[in-house]
Amino acid sequence: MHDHKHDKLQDIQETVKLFKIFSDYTRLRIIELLYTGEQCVQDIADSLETSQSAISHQLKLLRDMNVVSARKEGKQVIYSLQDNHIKEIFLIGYSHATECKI
Amino acid sequence: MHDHKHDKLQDIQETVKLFKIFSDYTRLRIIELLYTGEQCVQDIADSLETSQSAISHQLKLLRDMNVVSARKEGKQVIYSLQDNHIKEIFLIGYSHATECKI
DNA sequence: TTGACATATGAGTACTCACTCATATAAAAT
DNA sequence: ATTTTATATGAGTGAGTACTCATATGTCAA
Repeated sequence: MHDHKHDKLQDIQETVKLFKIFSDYTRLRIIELLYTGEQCVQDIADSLETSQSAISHQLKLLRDMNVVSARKEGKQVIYSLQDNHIKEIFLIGYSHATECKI
Repeated sequence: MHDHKHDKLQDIQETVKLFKIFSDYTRLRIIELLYTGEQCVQDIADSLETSQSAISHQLKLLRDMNVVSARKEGKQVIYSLQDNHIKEIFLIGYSHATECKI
């Protein structure tokens, strides 16, 4: 016998986790940047005018959440968006925010 | 002449704000509860087994962000979801989180 | 091998934020 | 009028978190 109420709360917690990915300025800019294509750490840091360390810390979070994947290429590590639904959710939120000016 | 780069960053900040609405357990449960219909403060608090004060604080945030509207009815204040795109974004996030188990 | 470059990461810090507690406000009931 | 009920809100606290700084690790070049 399943505890449906518990399941539902669990689902909501998963949803919170999902939305938290998108609720930080640096992370969202990384996602938006990678949306157009893969990029290495230093290029991301330069583009966003943020320290390499700060970017690396956020990339670690995004890796742990399976939002981005990393590929080593020589000295560099190239990051790219992993799942299409990440792109989809970002786009939906972005368009809502820009159209509706919440 | 517009500063398009600045506009874009502004848009991303708006998107962050939007996603932040959904990135708290209590707030998301309130939204999910009101999704089915309007409800007064104490009923929400009871349903979510959370203090009236905590609920009121979150409702204030949701009011300020135009996510919910309040209607006074005697001693009670009845809250309901304001915009349809709020429901839409919640549903999309929820279904992604539950289907994909991010 | 040594040095330069690219990235990762632990520790410490400042800030945010969701809560509790106490109290204020307001409306109904007695 | 006083009490009870419903909600709001300010102050304070603790947990979480995004950053900096210093340093470790790994890779290429000389």
